[in-house]
Amino acid sequence: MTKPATIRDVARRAGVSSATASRALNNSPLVNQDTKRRIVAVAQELAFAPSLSARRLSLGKTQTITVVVSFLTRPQAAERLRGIDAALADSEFDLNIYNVETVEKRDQYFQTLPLRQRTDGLLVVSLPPPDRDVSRLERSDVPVVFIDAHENTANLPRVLGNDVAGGVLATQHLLELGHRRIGYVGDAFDNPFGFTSSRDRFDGYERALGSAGIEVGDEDVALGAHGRYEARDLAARMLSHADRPTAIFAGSDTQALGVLAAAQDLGLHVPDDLSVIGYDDIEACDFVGLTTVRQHLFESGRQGAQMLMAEILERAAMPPAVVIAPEIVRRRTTARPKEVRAKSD
Amino acid sequence: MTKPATIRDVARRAGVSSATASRALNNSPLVNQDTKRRIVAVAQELAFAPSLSARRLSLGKTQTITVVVSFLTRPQAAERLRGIDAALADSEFDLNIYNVETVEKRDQYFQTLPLRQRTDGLLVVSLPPPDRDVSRLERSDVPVVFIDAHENTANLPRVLGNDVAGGVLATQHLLELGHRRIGYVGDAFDNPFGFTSSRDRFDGYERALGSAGIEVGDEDVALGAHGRYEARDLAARMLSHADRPTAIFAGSDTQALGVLAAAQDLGLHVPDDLSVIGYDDIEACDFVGLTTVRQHLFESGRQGAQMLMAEILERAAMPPAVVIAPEIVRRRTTARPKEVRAKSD
DNA sequence: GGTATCGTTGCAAGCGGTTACATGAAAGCG
DNA sequence: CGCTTTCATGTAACCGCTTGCAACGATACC
Repeated sequence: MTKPATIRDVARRAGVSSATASRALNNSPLVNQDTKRRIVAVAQELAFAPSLSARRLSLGKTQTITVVVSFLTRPQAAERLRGIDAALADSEFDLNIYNVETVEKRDQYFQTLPLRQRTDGLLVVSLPPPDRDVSRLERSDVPVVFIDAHENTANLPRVLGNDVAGGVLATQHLLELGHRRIGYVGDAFDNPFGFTSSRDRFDGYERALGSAGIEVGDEDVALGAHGRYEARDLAARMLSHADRPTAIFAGSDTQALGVLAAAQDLGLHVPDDLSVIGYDDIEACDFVGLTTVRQHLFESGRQGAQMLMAEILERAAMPPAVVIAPEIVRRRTTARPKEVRAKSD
Repeated sequence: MTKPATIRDVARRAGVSSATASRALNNSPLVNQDTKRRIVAVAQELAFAPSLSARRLSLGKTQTITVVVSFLTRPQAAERLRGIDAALADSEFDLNIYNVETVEKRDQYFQTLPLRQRTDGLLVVSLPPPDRDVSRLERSDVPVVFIDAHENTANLPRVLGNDVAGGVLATQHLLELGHRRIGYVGDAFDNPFGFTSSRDRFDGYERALGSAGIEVGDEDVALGAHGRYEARDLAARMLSHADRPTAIFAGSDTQALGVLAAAQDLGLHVPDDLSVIGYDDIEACDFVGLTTVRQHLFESGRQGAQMLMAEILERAAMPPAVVIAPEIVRRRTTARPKEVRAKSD
């Protein structure tokens, strides 16, 4: 319970000055090997550990990377975080985490966090910044990397998936199976945080349908709050009459799970009566055999963190945007529609 | 891009000394209201933000709480983290996170993290410390709270669920439904991290069966690595002959999902042919209607963080252990066994 | 008018490291 | 042998903030 040893304690005990002790403990070549050994031994003996605050103050660096993430517990966020952690694990950097679940928190963090005095670098995950903060971030001297924020980030570096391409991919997959009537269930396009993934995925969907000469019918698009239960209700409405789509593309896996629930409620068999494809490839997909579009979540976190570290350590110019392409993961919820099968059989 | 303003810049500009500026900005009563207003205005104007490193060094506190968590991305961990974040969100503390997925990392962190120079408090989540580190932690002057570490933590404060009670609860639930032959699928009891939850839940299971006069049959217990696929294989073996249990208690929800998959593979209908109950109440349970034992994950994180903060801020003596009782969440995977139904019908 | 009191402010010493610069001894050189 | 070099170490300033203590003017009290 005594006060922790300082470098001066070590120095005194080893019979040297604190400068020499500091040099020895930081592997400076400017110190004799023997004295170095002695100092290291004393440090060991006193269980010396340098004060990070002092070290940081002296070095003028915070040795800290700050992550601001929306909805930390969503599987996507957790997986990205793990990628970030993996990239930082062997570095000198500490990882500070701020979770955002309300606009108030978001604003608070965007205003107080991007400061040289607080952090060496900022990683913003799944959280598009409001306009007024974009310019703040651009002017700021703290390197920032956005992960999964598609809009509005000006020329700030970012790593992102390609939601439009993913939407195309999902829809093409269904088209190739022979579906012609394909519904979309996703998040409402406007939301307090300005998330754009649902809209982008929808755009891809619309584009793919367009290329196939199919027009999107109003009754085949259902938008609502993010959540499985909401999605179930939306899907239930879409599916409850005879003239219904043979396949549904859900803007997220969570929503796809809601669609599956609705199908079950209505006695529709998946994939015989209805094909369902999701987006994200969260762990639960594997549980239920959900076909989906995989974003490389871990990888996106890792890459973002690496870009940031490169910028901080080597002042490397960061590429403005790194895009990680999505890919289809086929499981058991998509198949050829009944009619097509009937014909070809 | 100019150097950030220091408190001396503010002081000079406001025509006072840095001491007064510091006091003004920290709401000390020892400063005239007018000068305070002036100083605050100048600080605003210069976009002054205090250097945390300097502040911390000067105050002798790190204003930082460190969380060491195993398997960050497991839903349990993420949910607990959210509870911790919630408790800390309005405090002055920053949140440092270290993820552990190997014993090496664990050892590294236990040896380097519990230092006054690094953090004001340590929260260890789902990670039992090895013996040698327990005494280190006891001797350490850094307050530590364990969350979900059942063994080996000596008198260090902790918040934990009651896995034995949960095991009893789950088993009793099945017994009450009329099951007499109940299997257990869980993690192997010994594992590199020393996790005990599987063993404890099994103990509860055994105890509940014992009270009902039922002995545990060897063939009704299957242990293996944590994971859904492993659990599926274990369950498949247990279920593939006619003389099989009518219900299975899985040591975790993840494993329960594997059991469900095995049942499906074998053409067994749940809950008609087989009842399944899990443990944890992760989000996916709700997706698939899995009956389970709920641990209050968010709550455990929140309480742990609050205990720690109380200890740090008020030097409050921490209670040695806070236990959060588990509860059954009935969904759609448990029912009376066929024979019992047949008789009573 | 002298002194105790109060409110406000400044001085300067830390906090615990790092590092530019000075110093001094030993070695190398013509 | 006097000079420069080289190597190892010490001295002291500094990073930016907080705070104990002293100072000082104004008011209150006797």
